[in-house]
Amino acid sequence: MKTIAKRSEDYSQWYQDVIACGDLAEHSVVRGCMVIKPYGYAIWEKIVATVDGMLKERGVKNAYFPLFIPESFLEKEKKHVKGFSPELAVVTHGGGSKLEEPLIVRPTSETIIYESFSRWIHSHRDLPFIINQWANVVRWEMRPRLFLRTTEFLWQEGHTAHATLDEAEEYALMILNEVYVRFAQDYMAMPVYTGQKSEGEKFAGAFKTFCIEALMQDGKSLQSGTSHNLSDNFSKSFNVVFLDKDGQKKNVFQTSWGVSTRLIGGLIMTHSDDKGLVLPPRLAPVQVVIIPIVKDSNEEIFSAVKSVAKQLSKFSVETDLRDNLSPGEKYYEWEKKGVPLRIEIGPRDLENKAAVLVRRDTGAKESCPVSQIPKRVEEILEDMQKSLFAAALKRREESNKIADSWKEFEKAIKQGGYVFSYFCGEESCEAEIKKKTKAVSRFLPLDAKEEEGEHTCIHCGKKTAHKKRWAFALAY
RNA sequence: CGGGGUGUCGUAUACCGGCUAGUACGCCUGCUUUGGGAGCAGGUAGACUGGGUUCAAUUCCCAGCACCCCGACCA
Repeated sequence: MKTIAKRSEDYSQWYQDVIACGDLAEHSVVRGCMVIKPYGYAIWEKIVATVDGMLKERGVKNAYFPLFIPESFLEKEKKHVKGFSPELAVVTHGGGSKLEEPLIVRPTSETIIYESFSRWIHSHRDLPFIINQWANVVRWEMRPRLFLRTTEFLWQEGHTAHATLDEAEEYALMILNEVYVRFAQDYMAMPVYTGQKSEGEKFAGAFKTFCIEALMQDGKSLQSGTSHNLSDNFSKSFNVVFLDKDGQKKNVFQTSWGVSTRLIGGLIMTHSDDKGLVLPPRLAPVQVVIIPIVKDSNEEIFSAVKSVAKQLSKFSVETDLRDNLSPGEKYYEWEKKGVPLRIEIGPRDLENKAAVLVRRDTGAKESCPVSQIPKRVEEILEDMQKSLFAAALKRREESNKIADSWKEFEKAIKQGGYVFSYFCGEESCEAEIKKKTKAVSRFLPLDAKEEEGEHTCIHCGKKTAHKKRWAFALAY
C-alpha cells in the first residue's frame, strides 16, 4: 500500500504522496505534463464554476482565442517577448510542410487577444471592454511540479481595455480584491495577502503586477493569482485605439489577470496533513461520505444509509456500499481523499436512531440523532470551512516576522514564513538578496499602513521609496 | 539549461553476467467477513528506450528519455 511521507521529514515527498494517494493527478508520459484524474479534475471544475460565476456577476464575458500565436505577435512587445522567449513551445511544421512563420503555443494570450481588440474597439462607448477565456497554456518550465508548475496548465485569463490608466488600475484591483481574494479565502479557506510585485518580479510587459500570495505549510510562499495593470504598453504595440469624447484618438489602458491549476497545489499545501488530503467543504467534490457498518441485517442498514443520503441531497454525498472492504479500509481511503465529513451507520446506531459523524480535519466524532443530521452536517461543514481558514491564518500570523537589520533578516528567512522589511525595490539589490538568502521579495502589501519617517533598505541601506515594509519569503 | 541521483509487475522491494526474475501490497474471481488498513482459495501483471561489450545483458559500458534533489527560470 502506498504510504504518505511525513511533512516534517520530507515535505516534497509528502506533497507528491498526497496527490498520488488522493488520486488527483499523475505524471504524463510527456515531460512536465500531468494527467489530471477525475477526482482532481472535479476540484478544478468546482474552482472553475465558482470563479466563472464570480466573474460573470461582474459583467465579464467569456470568449475563446486560438492556441497558436504567430511568432511576430509576441515580438511586438519587447519586454513581453524577452520575458517569455526562454519558455516557448514553437510549431514550425504543419500539414507536412514547413510554416512560413512559426507559431507559438500560447504561454499567455495578451498578444493575440489585443490584435482582436484593435479591430473590435473603436469608440469610448466600447469601453471598458472586458473578456475572459478559460484555456490551456504552455510554458516550457525548467523544473515542473504537479499542479505548481507544469508545462501545460489550465487557467482563466481576463483581458480588459479602459479609457484611462486610473480606470485600468481600479479594475485590476477590483478583480484582485473582489474575485481572487474572496475566492481564495471564502472558498479555498486559504488566507492571502494582496500586494504589488517588485520590478524584478512583475509580469513581462506589465506596468504594475498585483498578486495574491499565500503561505504554505513548509513556510514558503505561493503566488496564487495575479492581476496586471498593463497601462498602454500593449495597446501601443497592437494599436488598440479609441476615439475619445474629445474627438482625440487615444490608446486604451489595459489589464490582464489570471488564476490557474496552481491553485490546487495551494489548496493541498494549505490544509492537508500526514494522513492525506484535507479539502475545504466548499470545494470538496465529495462533501460527505456515508459508510455502512454491516452485520447480519444488511437491508436495514442499507436502507438507513440511503434514507440519510436522501436527506442530505443538498450536499455532495457519496455512499460507500462496497462489500469487499472493511469499514477501516474505507475510512483510510476517504481520509486520503480529503472528504470533509464521514457518516458511519451501523447496528448500534440503528438501535439509537442515530449515526456517527466524523470530521476530517480534527477527527472529532459525535453521535447524532437521524432527524438532526442535515442540520448538524450543515453546521459542521460550515464550521470546518471557517476553522480551516482560521488554522491557516494562525499559522501564517505566527510565522510572520519583522526584520530591520540584515542579521535579523537572514535569520528570519531561514525560519520560514514572511519576513517584513524595508527594501529599495531595485532589481540588482533583490538579485543579491536572493543569492545570499534564496529569498525574494513577494510583494509590497497593499493594505499595510505607511510608517512616517525615513527608511533604509534592509540590504543595501539606500533610502526607500515606500514607507511600507515589503514581504520577503522563500517561494515556489 | 548546469550539477547530483534514480529507473525491476499498478506500488514497495529482492536477487542475478546464464536455469521459470522472487516476495509483499494492489488488482481480478469465488466464498466467508465488516464499529479503524479482514480471512481462505485461485488468478493477473514487470527489467524505461536504443546501441555497445559478451558465447550469453534486467545485470557491465555509452547515449537518449523520464522522474527526484540542488541551482537558474516561473502562474
